[in-house]
Amino acid sequence: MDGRRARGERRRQAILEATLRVIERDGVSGVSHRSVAREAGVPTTSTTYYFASLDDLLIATLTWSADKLADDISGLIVKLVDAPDSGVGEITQRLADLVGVHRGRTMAEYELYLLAARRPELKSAARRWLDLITEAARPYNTDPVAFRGFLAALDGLLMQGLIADEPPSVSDLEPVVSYLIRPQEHLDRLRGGTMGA
Amino acid sequence: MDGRRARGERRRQAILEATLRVIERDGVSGVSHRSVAREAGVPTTSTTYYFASLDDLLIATLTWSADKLADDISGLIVKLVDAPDSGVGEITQRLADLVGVHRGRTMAEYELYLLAARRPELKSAARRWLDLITEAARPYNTDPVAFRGFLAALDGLLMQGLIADEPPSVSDLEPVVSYLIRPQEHLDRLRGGTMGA
DNA sequence: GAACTTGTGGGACACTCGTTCCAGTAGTTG
DNA sequence: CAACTACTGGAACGAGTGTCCCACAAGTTC
Repeated sequence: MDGRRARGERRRQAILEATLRVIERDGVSGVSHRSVAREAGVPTTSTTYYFASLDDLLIATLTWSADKLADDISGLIVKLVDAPDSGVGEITQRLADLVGVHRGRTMAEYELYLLAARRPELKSAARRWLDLITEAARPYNTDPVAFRGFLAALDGLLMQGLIADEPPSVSDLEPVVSYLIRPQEHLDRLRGGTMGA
Repeated sequence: MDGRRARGERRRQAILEATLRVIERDGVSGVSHRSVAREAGVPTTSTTYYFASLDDLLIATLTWSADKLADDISGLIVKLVDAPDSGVGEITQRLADLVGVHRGRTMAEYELYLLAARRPELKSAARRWLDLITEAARPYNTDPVAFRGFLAALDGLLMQGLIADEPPSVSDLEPVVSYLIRPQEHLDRLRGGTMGA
């Protein structure tokens, strides 16, 4: 075991983490070799030593971050599919956190989305959490159409939560999430049948 | 009437349009005084003459673009609320266009979203189409919760459409849109009741 | 016509950027 | 110890940046 390589790996990781912090704070446009190096407390050349180009650094950071998030989410989803009733509350709470406490993190995630729209090599990383959730839900025989609508709505609620004057609270989100997960009960309550739109 | 001012106003508008083209092509990060000037075919100093700073230029472009889109959309929505049946097809077609032919435009719109998440002065512009649609739907007494879910899902379908390997087609989108607009009929068809997730 | 306002556009300054070069250090292997 | 490898970090180059300055042209008003 080479001690040099071990320390190098640690520094590489520190650079990734610093990059994510910069993205959360200033957005992708705030990322430069120098800004990341400053954030990580390393000389400018370190960032070029470990990542051939700025693009490499960005891609490495965003895929790593997406992986982290996907792992983070998968447990939640299993719980939701298993026990929808308690799941609604947990999903709602998580959404509120994502547009509140972890706002910066969520913005970073959507910067990845947008970057992926222009760079094919990032697409699979951006879709990571979607794929993971879809996979987790497959054995439960969920209605695929409703499920796709549900996932789309999650993304929309987050994006719209980011541009609200203040982050939506749990009680703001709860009705919508509950409707999305158990639409039938909501519709029964209305005795309507269609949403009219 | 001052001929100088009129020509100036036209040039200002040309700069806005050039900026939007640059954003559609290269993203917000591709916008600089020089790149916009080149695109518009005007000298570099024109862009600083009409817009005090690059930030002003960006904000002016994005609010103008958002207004244009909102106007564009409002007609569609009225039709949808009036006649849901034919509306499904039109909405679906429009969505397919937005992730297909008008992909660049849609990406520009979501760059605005993300920028707005970091700059309060852009928030109202970013929410413009949401507000407009909500307003248009109000007199029809639409169930607000389902409607919010619907709008969120639209955003999500677009974003997810942007990061798909190939843009979703009309037939990909139709079932989901149809479900979102008339969930009861979809659920009846399943004879299930809940989506199970 | 002269005095003015409005728009034009070339040039330049100070700065940040990505990236490369390269001499030096610390750790590993023989 | 010597040869080698992995990493460090200062310095610099060329390119692009935002923004300001200023001489000038064109249109308007008196």
